[in-house]
Amino acid sequence: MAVGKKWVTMGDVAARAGVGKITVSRALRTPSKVSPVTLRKVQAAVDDLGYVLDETAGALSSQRSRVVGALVSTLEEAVFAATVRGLTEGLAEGGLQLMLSATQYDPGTEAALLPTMLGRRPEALVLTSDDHTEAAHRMLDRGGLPVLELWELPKQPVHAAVGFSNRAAGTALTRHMVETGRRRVAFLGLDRQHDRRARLRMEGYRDCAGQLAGERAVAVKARPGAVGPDYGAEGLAEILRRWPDTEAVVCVSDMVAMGALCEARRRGIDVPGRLAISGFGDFDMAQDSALALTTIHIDGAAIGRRAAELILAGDIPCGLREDMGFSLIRRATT
Amino acid sequence: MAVGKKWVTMGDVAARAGVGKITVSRALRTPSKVSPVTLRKVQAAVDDLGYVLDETAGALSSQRSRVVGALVSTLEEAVFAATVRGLTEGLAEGGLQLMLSATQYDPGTEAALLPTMLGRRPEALVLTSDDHTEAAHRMLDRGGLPVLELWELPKQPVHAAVGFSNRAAGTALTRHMVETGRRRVAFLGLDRQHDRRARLRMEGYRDCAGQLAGERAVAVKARPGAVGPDYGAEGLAEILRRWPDTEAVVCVSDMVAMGALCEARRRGIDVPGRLAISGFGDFDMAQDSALALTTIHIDGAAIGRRAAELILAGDIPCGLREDMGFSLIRRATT
DNA sequence: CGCGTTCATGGTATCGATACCACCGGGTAG
DNA sequence: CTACCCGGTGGTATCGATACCATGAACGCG
Repeated sequence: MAVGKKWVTMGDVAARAGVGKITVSRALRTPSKVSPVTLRKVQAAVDDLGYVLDETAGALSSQRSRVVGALVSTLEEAVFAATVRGLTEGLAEGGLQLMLSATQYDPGTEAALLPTMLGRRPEALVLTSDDHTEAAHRMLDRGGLPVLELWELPKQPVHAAVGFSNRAAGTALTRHMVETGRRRVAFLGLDRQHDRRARLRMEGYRDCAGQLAGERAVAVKARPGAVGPDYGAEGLAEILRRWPDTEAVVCVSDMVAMGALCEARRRGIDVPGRLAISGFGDFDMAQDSALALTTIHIDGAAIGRRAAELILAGDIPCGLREDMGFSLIRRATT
Repeated sequence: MAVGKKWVTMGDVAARAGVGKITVSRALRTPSKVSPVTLRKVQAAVDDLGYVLDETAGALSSQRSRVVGALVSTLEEAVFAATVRGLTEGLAEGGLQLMLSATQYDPGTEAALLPTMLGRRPEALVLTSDDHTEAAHRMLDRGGLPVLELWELPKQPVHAAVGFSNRAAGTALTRHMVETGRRRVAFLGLDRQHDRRARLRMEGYRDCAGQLAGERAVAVKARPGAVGPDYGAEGLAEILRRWPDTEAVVCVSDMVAMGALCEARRRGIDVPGRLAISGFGDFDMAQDSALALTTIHIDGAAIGRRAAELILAGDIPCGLREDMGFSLIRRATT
């Protein structure tokens, strides 16, 4: 790639349009403050030269980077992707851009990525985890910038949080089983590191203990190589071995539920007649007619949009915990 | 949020360490050029003050933003997510950060996002589409920065491309069917706007016409609300209605294949005995034992990593088309 | 008619880090 | 003994846009 000519600067545009640099700046940032005639001249010059405003310089002089940093747990799950989309779209309306990185669910990685983010002097920071190292906490406190935690509602947010209660969701599913006449309800989890959300859903299940005929909780150990549905199949097998009379299984995720459902069909068990199954997440396939899974739907995009709104409005109250709720979607498996 | 104290600057650190600003800069950017004693003093001051290098200022003075822009078609498909991960990780090793936006498969949106990206003066640009508006082409040409197109190998890349041939993949799958003794092979597509990749896979199928007993191609019209598997079920129904003696179905994607497979099982058709089915993409569930789908695997992360390598190496030859290939994974459905 | 006010515009200092050059002391080569 | 080099360091100009203040013209009002 040829190093080529340098970028066109605002000075070049100003010279061509026969106005001062500052007028060009105004024409591009706040067109209303420039007379229509001048505006046209400037725009013509901009088009001729193919000028694009240099935000790196703008950030320095205005002390506003127009960037928001986001550290998400992973990009490879649709839920977070939807949140990122909502966030991006919302911020774009306010002229803000998103700098994105993934922590791979690891607080250590999160802490390592923080300085890189802060180096860009973002106007706010968004995190999809509420599990931070001590070093991360120090950096966040010192940064003096708004920090939004998404997807969960920690008791003591670093600053503010937008999300929902995984625990309440676990309770809602379990209660749904009870309300549809099941009392021998099992919980099928998946043992993964750093997955406190899964744990919270199980606690939600436990909260219903009073209405159930004993606790029946199983967690399949995650192993590299195996995928979601396999765990579900395994897990259901174990549950039925330990408690053959189980009437309902609340699964920690849609993937696991799908595996359990396939296994049930393979064994010729009537779903939902003899066994009810529920998932969590409402992924694409859950609504498919071949699966038709009862599950919890989280509007990830809405969470992102709400976060963007708060950031654009500025002045986020400390300690804010905004519950965006969830919806239980009943389909054919319960 | 309190506006609070300003950010600590390099000058503050320098004063505290009793050295010049420039020495602080060197200590952080090129520690090897600073004596061990000084380095320790600087690092102590940095830790005390919680200083984080200001990249917005650094970008301006060094004329290197240390940012790479990426416009991906969507974040809500795992394949691109993997590419983004590979790209991010690869670039991080060279101290570069990724600015990410999604075009939602729309060339118009891509063109609209370009100026925002270019405003950050990225050192390179990565696109996952090879379909650009004329305006976009102009901006890319003028930008004078390396442009990498991923995931497809256009005949005439804007600058350079890293990907694989969707057409060859379509051919490989069709040939696989022929080689395993099937001659009445159908292609099941999905009609979506702007999805030229799907079209290329179908062309790959057509390229095998000589070895097949006539062309049998069906494309289900995409409708909002329905999801992948439903289309597959519908499509298979149509294929079997029009050509009841079909022996194999090459599906445009794993989702569609999964739907077709479920439909086949529902009808009691023996897979792969009487009907073979293949997908494309090797998504999570394809390897699951309940599905065990024959499909094409694309190493999205590798594409991202390779792109990062090229960017870090600099000096990307114009017209480079790097074929990362694909692998046909035979499982239980063929 | 003069004064205050608003609108459109420009000049200059400034943001924070880095490029470039200068400098200094001590070692080696001639 | 001088000349040169080199690792380590600092001063100053600079990157490109914007904040801030100043200016001048047009306008309304008493």
